[in-house]
Amino acid sequence: MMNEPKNLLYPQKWLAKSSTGEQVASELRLHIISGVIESGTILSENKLAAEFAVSRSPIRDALRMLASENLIRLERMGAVVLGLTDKEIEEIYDVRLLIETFVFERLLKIETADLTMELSKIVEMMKVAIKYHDADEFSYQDLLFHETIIRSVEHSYILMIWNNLKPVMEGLILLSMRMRFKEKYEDFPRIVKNHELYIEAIQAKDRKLMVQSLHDNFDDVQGKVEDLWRSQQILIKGVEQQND
Amino acid sequence: MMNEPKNLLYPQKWLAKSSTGEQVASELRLHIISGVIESGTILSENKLAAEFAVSRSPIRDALRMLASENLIRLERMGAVVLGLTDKEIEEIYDVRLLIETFVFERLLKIETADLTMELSKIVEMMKVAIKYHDADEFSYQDLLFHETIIRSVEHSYILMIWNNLKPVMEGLILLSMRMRFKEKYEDFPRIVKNHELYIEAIQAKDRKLMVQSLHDNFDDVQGKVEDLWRSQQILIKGVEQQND
DNA sequence: TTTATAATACTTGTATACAAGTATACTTTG
DNA sequence: CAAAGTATACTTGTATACAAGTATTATAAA
Repeated sequence: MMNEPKNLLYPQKWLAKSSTGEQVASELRLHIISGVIESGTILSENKLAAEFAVSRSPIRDALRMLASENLIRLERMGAVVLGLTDKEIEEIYDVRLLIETFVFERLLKIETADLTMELSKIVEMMKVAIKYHDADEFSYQDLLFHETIIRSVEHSYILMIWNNLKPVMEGLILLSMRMRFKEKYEDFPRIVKNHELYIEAIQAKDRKLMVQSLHDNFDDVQGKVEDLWRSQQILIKGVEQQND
Repeated sequence: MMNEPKNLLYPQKWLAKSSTGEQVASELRLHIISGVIESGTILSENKLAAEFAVSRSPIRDALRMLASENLIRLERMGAVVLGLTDKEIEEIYDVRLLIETFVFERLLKIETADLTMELSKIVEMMKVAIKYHDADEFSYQDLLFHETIIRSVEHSYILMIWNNLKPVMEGLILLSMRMRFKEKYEDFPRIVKNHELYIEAIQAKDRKLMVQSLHDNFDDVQGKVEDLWRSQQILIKGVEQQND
């Protein structure tokens, strides 16, 4: 059951109700995205089971998940870590742009008062998270913001795409925001502003404004992999200090 | 290891190298899509393990796969079958339209001679499959046609979406084509024509023609669920006769 | 020294065992 | 008869055992 884990990158409170497999996947995912586990590394079920002090069953679950996210490739002997190149990060945003513009087209045709109310609430939460320097909470609200928009159009296959993208997105945003809170705290007012613009775009049913704010939002999060790696180095040190 | 299975809807030769879990998933998937297993049914791991004469391990794998395809929902006790409504089938085609138009935009910018050559080969294969009334082979080539186009732009996350969509698409096309071979054989010249138009559109870099042929292609496959169910009834009878 | 072969130590896939938790049905008590 | 509580037969999640196959390494022969 994963006792006394070290180097925990993933917020523990997000793991509340999840199975051991999901917990392992969440932790491994961040290690891969941040570069702690390098691309090309071969992961063995047995070794991972030993490392995490669990049996192979949840490890297998975790590897399946990571494989479906394109972070690893399952092979006959061992799972090879693919990691995220800059190209792939751009591709993720291609897809987000694709689905969010699709969703926006749907939003043009329906009543959005409830939605914008909900989104405003989330933005308020983001402001609180900023005020208290809570990077994880901010990341959570950021993701929730976009997920709320996507869910509002009730399109099961668009939602499926989001769900497949979400874990990696979550990792990217988490690492990016943690870095920003430490080194670029001044960014946040602009990020909040962008989200408010997004809400305005929905209210005004203004395609151009929506795409604009979406692009700005991406630019904010789209830290290059090197930045994330640097961020991760800092975080590891933080964790080690905590453990002392 | 799944000995002596009955009511096999899924082409056995497609299962060549796949694990037991994938085999179970493939078979269950067709049963769900075709309606043999009704929406709302509660699937139990133990019962499925007994039915398929395998252990729970591959069953669990299979259920995970089907859950990621939105065909079932995993709950605390049992997995509830969601099935495919007409709305969801339309949503699948929304997504296909979304990704194939995205891919087409990329194709406009690159050399496509190799691709169209490959596609022409596939269309030839389709013609042979038609000639010999091989519905399964035709379905295979039809799927391969679109996958080849999608792969050609080398976009890992677009490919991820395709991979997530593919199993359900495969099921839909398989059932639809089997029905057509029995009842609407005259459809096939038009289907082939559409694919040839698609190739032309790529060669001519003609957006309009591409969307047109894509839509026509969808209309051809987009049989309503009731049709598939009817088709499946016929097929079951066929299998039973074979087993006599 | 090089090559071929055999032994060994890994790998994953599947089966089984066990533990923790949940719904159902029955029994007991009011 | 009704209601509450308990026993039982399920469920899934995790751990372990086993089997089949693969890569590596060591050994033996040319």
